[in-house]
Amino acid sequence: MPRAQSSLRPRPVKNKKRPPQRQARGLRTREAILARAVDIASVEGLEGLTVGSLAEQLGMSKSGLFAHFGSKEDLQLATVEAARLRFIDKVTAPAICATKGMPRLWRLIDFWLSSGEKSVFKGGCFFSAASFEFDSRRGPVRDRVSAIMREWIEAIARAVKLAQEVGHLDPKLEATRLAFELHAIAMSGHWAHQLLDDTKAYARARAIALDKLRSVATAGCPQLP
Amino acid sequence: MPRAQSSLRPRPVKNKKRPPQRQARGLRTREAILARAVDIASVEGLEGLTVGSLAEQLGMSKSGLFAHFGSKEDLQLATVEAARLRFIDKVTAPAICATKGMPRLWRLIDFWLSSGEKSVFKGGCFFSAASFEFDSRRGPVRDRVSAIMREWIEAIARAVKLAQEVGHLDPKLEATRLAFELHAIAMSGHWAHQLLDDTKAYARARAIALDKLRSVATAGCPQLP
DNA sequence: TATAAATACGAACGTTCGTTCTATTTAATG
DNA sequence: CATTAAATAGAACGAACGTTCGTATTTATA
Repeated sequence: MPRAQSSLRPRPVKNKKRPPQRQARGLRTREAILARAVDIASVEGLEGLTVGSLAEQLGMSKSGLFAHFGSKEDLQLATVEAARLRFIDKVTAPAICATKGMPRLWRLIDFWLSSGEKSVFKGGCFFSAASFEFDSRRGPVRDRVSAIMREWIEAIARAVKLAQEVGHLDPKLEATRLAFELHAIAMSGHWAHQLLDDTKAYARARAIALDKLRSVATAGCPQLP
Repeated sequence: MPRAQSSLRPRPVKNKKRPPQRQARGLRTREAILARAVDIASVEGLEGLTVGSLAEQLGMSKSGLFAHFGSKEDLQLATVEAARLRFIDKVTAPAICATKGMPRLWRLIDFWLSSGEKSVFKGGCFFSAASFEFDSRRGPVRDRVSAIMREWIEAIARAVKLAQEVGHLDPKLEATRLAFELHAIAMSGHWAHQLLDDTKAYARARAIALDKLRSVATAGCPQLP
């Protein structure tokens, strides 16, 4: 017998547990929590991130911490957002400051690699790890990670197109393809550095990316490093 | 006070729990377990792989399954070995059958990409996932994954060198660098296919790898696809 | 200073984790 | 067929998991 769907209850909205409106103090705590969560997740993965160990490292109670999020999945989503902001702050935004064209394009790659050298994330590039952790799962976390990575590679592609428009790059190039190549080389730089302990990984990735860019640069392109 | 190390006990070897010498039946079960374990781990990760769900999927008891391995870490290590054998069986070995030089080199990359298309691992390339899951951890599992990935990229580099020796490739090339590039492009192919659901990911990776190879091929190189 | 809301805590929930026993079933060997 | 060892099952362990609840503490506002 089909269970009758109760229909007259006024807006039984889907939220399991809605945290209260946060004020200044609550937001500060939340930020501190997420800063830790990003670093833990970059090492242990977003699934390896646990409420207990996170609370312990911050010297607060599990329940006190948990009150900031309605569920573990919410914590994961918030952690992904915090990681995204850190990435923008340390990579994307500084690169956008560079002049349009080849300088900006190069800096996107260069600063991404630098973020690995400077340990912007404790356990290596957060999003490379999250990419492969969630690439064969389902649900909102995977969807968000996927969307952010699309956003990232499209940012590179946009920089390529701009470099074409200002005459630094061969206009006949397929922008998304060059973006793919640059992305691949940089991600593999992270991979070789982090997994293989290859001390020359970043230098090699830079050299390859620079060679690639030089090979498609026009005569009017400003000098690369 | 330093704890006296008991010294007269005959070989108190380090094993926590040594499984008995396995016979035919036991080995068959073990293989079945590991085949499942590889697929689960390729989706959920090696840490997400749990004894309980693995036993359930195989219709056997946790304890019966666990008796085949001394610990979860042993299970993870055995799973990594099983994945390595599957990778060799489906990628490396078939590629080695090709004639020395450019054909073999190309097939290493081509078959690696094919393994993604054919879902050799249920959740996308096992080792790309394991790489980023363990790249900032410590312990035997990370060491093994790292060693296998070194082995893999060195196999590509060896194919490059051989292609140089037989005159298919410019002998002035730095072999490890070209290997790094090819590896990067292919791994990113897996990434774009699996995370971004980019249906053209493998085609693009192949096109880029082929262009790269053509650009460094000699006149005497046999025709590429 | 009283009041209400936001924030944090402590204790406990049921579940699942890896792991360890002991007992039973299965297969090989004499 | 009896014996023995290998193979699996069953029950249980303490620890940690995500989560809930009632209560205390803090902070802002009246």
